[in-house]
Amino acid sequence: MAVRPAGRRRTAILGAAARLFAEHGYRGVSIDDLGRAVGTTGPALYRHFPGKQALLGEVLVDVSDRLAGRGRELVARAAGAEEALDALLRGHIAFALDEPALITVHDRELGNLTAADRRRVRRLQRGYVEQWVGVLAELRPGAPPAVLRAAVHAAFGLLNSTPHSRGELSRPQMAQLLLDMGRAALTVPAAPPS
Amino acid sequence: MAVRPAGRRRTAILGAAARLFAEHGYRGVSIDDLGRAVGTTGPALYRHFPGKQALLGEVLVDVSDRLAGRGRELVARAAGAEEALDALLRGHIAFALDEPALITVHDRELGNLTAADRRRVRRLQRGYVEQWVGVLAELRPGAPPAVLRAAVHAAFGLLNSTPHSRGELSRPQMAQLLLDMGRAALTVPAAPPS
DNA sequence: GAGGGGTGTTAATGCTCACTAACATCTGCG
DNA sequence: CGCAGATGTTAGTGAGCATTAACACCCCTC
Repeated sequence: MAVRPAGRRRTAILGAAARLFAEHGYRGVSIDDLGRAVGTTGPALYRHFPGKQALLGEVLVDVSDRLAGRGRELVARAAGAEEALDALLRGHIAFALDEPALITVHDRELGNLTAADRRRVRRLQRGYVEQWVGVLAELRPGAPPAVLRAAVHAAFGLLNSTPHSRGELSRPQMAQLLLDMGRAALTVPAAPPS
Repeated sequence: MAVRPAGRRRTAILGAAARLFAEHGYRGVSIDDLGRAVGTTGPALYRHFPGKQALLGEVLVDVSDRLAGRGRELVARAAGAEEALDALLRGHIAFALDEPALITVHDRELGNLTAADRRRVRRLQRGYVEQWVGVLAELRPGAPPAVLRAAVHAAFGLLNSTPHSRGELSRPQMAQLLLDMGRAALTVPAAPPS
């Protein structure tokens, strides 16, 4: 095949894995499927990865790492809490729209990881959530942290729903809609009595 | 076993299937797992259902049917659009909190259905979404239907995130939080220029 | 031009799993 | 009683699949 740049095949495999895992689920994708998707046979994968589970692990650790890193960066760069929340929302929305497969795998396949990988991913996710919670705590000083954490998780559910409901909207329309909805949901005033 | 009421075992199997499919995914649950969960061996299931896929089909059609039916009923009973939206939100939230397994399976396992079952479930889901869209159209007369549909799907993502992020909140706290966030997200005014 | 690392192929191997067969048990009914 | 239907059980059976073995090729370097 004579592909020069080291790791081209590797990254192709990771991309195919993310796409196929998102579409059919980890257990619904075979090694042969993965090989076929990158133009080889199944067992060729073992030249690049120790096994199927390691593949999933790499995908999940990578996306968690990117999200957490980006989150930290955006918050650090922002002038105030309001601006930081906006940046987090825009960043997450862009990610969800650009990489729907990664977002899907990220919140469905945690259970198929090695215990060690699961720990790593969980730690990264927790860090990312805490970025959001920290920003929200400034905007809603009265709210208890447990409420803010739950609110952030719910907002992720909203933002991550994109891959399952693309619909007829253009990308900018969808981005704007999610931004408005996410901001409204997260900055809703403290619960009035029902 | 001498269980009197016809269908006790049947409903027990369906309950176990929903729970196990939610936890491990359709493909991560074996017939033996299902049998064990209801106190029999695996093959005993075939006395009650033609196969594993039929089991999933029954679970998904049933939950879709209940949601759609409940939605129609709530909207019909409500006095106005505002009240109808509130009823839909409360109904959906109660369902998500009472039956997290059903909600989880409902939006993850569509791909493992028979083509016929998938059609039925899709039709029911569409009907449910249209209830929401109809109500929203009254509250936001200017908005195009495609936007409202996308907004409803996004709101479902928010409400259905419950099972994955129960956290430390009590049930009433979580219900109130989701109600506030959902209402805020759905009634946000038309997008201002960013 | 010989050797070696990197990458690929086809053919096992051994396990899991959905589903079926053959046989048991119980319960109610004539 | 005696039988029938409903419901279980244990042993196949055959397919799919992750992983490994054994072997081939290419390219780079000495």
